[in-house]
This record gives sequence, structure tokens and C-alpha cells, in this order.
Amino acid sequence: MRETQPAEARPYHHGDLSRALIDAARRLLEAEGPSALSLRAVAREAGVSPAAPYHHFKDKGELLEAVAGEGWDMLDQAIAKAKAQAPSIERALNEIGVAYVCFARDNPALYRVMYDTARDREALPGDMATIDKDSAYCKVRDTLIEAGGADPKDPIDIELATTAAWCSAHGLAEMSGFKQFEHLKEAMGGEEAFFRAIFQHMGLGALRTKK
Amino acid sequence: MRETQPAEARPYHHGDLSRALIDAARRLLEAEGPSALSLRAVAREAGVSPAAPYHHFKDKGELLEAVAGEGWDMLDQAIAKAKAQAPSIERALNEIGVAYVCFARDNPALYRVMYDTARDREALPGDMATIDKDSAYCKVRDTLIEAGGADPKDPIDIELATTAAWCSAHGLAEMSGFKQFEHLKEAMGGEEAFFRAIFQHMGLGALRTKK
DNA sequence: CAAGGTATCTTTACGCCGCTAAGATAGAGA
DNA sequence: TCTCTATCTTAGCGGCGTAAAGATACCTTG
Repeated sequence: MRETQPAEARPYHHGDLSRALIDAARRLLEAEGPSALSLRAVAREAGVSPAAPYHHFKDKGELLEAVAGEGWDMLDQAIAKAKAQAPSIERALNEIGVAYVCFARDNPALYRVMYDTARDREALPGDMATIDKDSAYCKVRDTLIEAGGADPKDPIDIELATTAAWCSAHGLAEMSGFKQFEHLKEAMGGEEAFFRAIFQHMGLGALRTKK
Repeated sequence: MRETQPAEARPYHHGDLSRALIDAARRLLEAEGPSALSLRAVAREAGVSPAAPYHHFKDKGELLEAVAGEGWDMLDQAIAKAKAQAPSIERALNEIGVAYVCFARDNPALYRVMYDTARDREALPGDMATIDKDSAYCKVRDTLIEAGGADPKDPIDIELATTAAWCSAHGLAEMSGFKQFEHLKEAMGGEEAFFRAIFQHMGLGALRTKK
């Protein structure tokens, strides 16, 4: 009486319940929003008892961290793809920025969880948890150097420029859903055009070409 | 048996309980953080029963909106002061930005509530709730125009430039508390110097003077 | 000044939450 | 086959947001 599905690699009673819980959490997250994401609801969605998750995650926060981790991975990939597809190194930063904001727009609840857990982790005694594991932040930094947006010989300048770009993109990402900007989006002829225009004003447009 | 304090204008049983609740909420907020701000805890802090707040606020959200409203007022004042004290119009925008981020740094929980309620309000059918009631956003916009940061004849350009500046400042404000930046703050010789350096990279430094 | 009305606050209760402890179960290793 | 142990369930604690109903004290009207 315990074989609802074709049984593919289920070592114990349920079989990779942590995976199922993370998936259930992400399903609920985008369907109902972050406020509806209770541990009990996740367990319900996954078809287990309310206490089952505690055998795989220390507490609710640890599950959210796992969800957020997958979010960072997705963001990494989106940024890598944007950089790879950029027509020129001068425009790469702009494409990365647009990809970043589009990711936040397309996964608003996940994006929120990502930064919420990051903030909570910050509160803990400082382990070396970088904003992103490695790749996204580094890609922005390298792109900035390659495109001449930072002095390659000045490590402080590099970090400042990267941080400035990241903060700008994050600010736009957080506010991109606000209703006040509807008319601006229309005036610019679409959401992405709006994003690009904002990045231009932030000094994150094409770098060497259009000074 | 109901006069714990000198009785200054207490029309009904308690006397301006809404005021007392908002104050209690703000006290709890900065003392314990946003996650500890339950309606019951606020009532406890104010010395009333858990159901008492419902005679003054429709629900928890409405109390948070009141708290957030006071936050926006405080931010208005901080920005007005920063603009008034700026040594020149070219540097006014930079001073406003620093004041903005310092406000968020000094009132992290309040700042969070401000944007959380703003986001929630966004979800509602679009009433004309601007980001800020009036003044802060307008001051940034006017400063941008006066300092030559936007084409005064192009209303779209003005709004884009203002939005870009606001988003940049918000992004930095949100991340200003992250631990990763400790060494950058030290390298720059202080937190405010760090903020200014980031604003420089965002194109929000002194405007006409240092291109 | 007395009577009634009403705004304010309390008590009680419901269902949900995060989390813990104790018991049942079923796969793994002897 | 027997035991061990990881996994999951049941039961329960205190706290949460909120609604309904009762008590209280001020305000108004006669």
C-alpha cells in the first residue's frame, strides 16, 4: 500500500523526501507567494506528516536555504547565458543586468526567499558566505574588468564597481513589479526596454561605446 | 483604578490607544526585529488584550501601514535636511543618497516594514499610492533636474533618471548591512565613505563638477 | 440628572503555525 | 532470521491572527 508511483530509486520509506520537499516548496512558493510557505503546507503538498520534514532539515530556515540555493543556481545560469549571448563585451554588462532583473520578475517569490535567507545568514557570526556562491558575482566582476568599467589594477575599485552594479540591479529588481512604473514601461515600449533605459541611467549601459 | 499616568487627554478607556499601539510596534520593531512584531506582542507591549487593536486597525497589515507611514515621514525629513545642508546643487544628490542609505542603516527593521507594506499595497488594485507620499521622490526628481542630471524638457527622461537613482539607492540600502562589505568599508575609511564611493560608481556622485 | 446608546476593551474560542517527544514501521546489515 | 537504525506518524505545547460575544465606561439625549 505504498507504491503510488513507479518506484524510481526510493531507498527508504518515501524515497528522497528532501528533494520532494524542496520541489513542493517551490511549487507552493510561486503558486501562493512567500507568505503561504509554511512548513506544514509544504509537508501537506508533499503528502507527508507535518513532522516529517524535521528528519531532513533542522528547521524551516534550513529548507528555505535549500530552496534559495537552487534559486542562486538558476540565477547563475541565467547570467552565464546572458553573457554568452551578448553581442559584444561592451554590451555584456547590460545584457547581464536585464537577465538579472528578468529573473527576479519571473520568479518574484523565489527571489524574495533568496535575499531573505541571505539576510538571515548575515545575522549569524560571519562565515564566508558570499552573496552568490561564486559564479554570478564573479561573472559581473570579470565583465566589468573586460569592458573597461573598472581599473584592472585597483582591486578596491573593482570591488566597488561590482558592488555598485550589483546593488543597482538588485534595487531595480526589487522595485520592478511596482505599479507606479506601468506607464513608464508603456512609454518605453515594453518591460525590457524599460529595464535597459534604467540601466542606461545607472551607468550600466554599453560601456566603452556610448560613453 | 485606571489612572496609571497623569491623564493627559484620554477621551475613552485608554486614551489614544492607536497612538500607543504604533509606538509600541516601533519600540518592538527596532528592539526585536521585524519577525518578532506580532499583533499580540504589540498589544502586550501596550498593556492591552490581544483583541484590543482590532477596534483601531482592521488587521495587522493596517497597523503596519501606519508604522510604515511614519517611516516614510521620517525619511522625507532626512532627505529634506540632507538637501538643505548640501554645499552645492551638484553635490545635493550625493548627500541625499547618503542620507537615504544612512536612514536604512539606522532603522533597518522600519525600512523593511516600509517596503514590505508598499509591496503588499501594490498587489491591491492600483490606487494612486506613490512610492512616497509626495516629498522624498519629488525632492530627488527636482534635485536631478536642477543639477542637470536629466533633461528638463523630457518628462520621460526625468522619470527614468529619478527611478534609476531611487532604485540604486534602495539597492545599496538593502545590502548595506551585508557582512561581505566590511572590508570595503574599512578600506574606504568608514561606512559613509563607502556609500559615497558606491554612489560615485552609480553615476550619482557630484554631477556637473566631476563629470 | 437619569436613561439609553455606543465606542472601547476583555474573554473566549477556532484553526493554523513551528517545533518537540515518543511511538510505529520498514529497509539494511549481522 | 534478528536486530538496528533511519524514517515517518501521532500527539501535544505555546504562539499566532482573527472573529464573536460579553463587560465597561464615557457620551448624548430627554
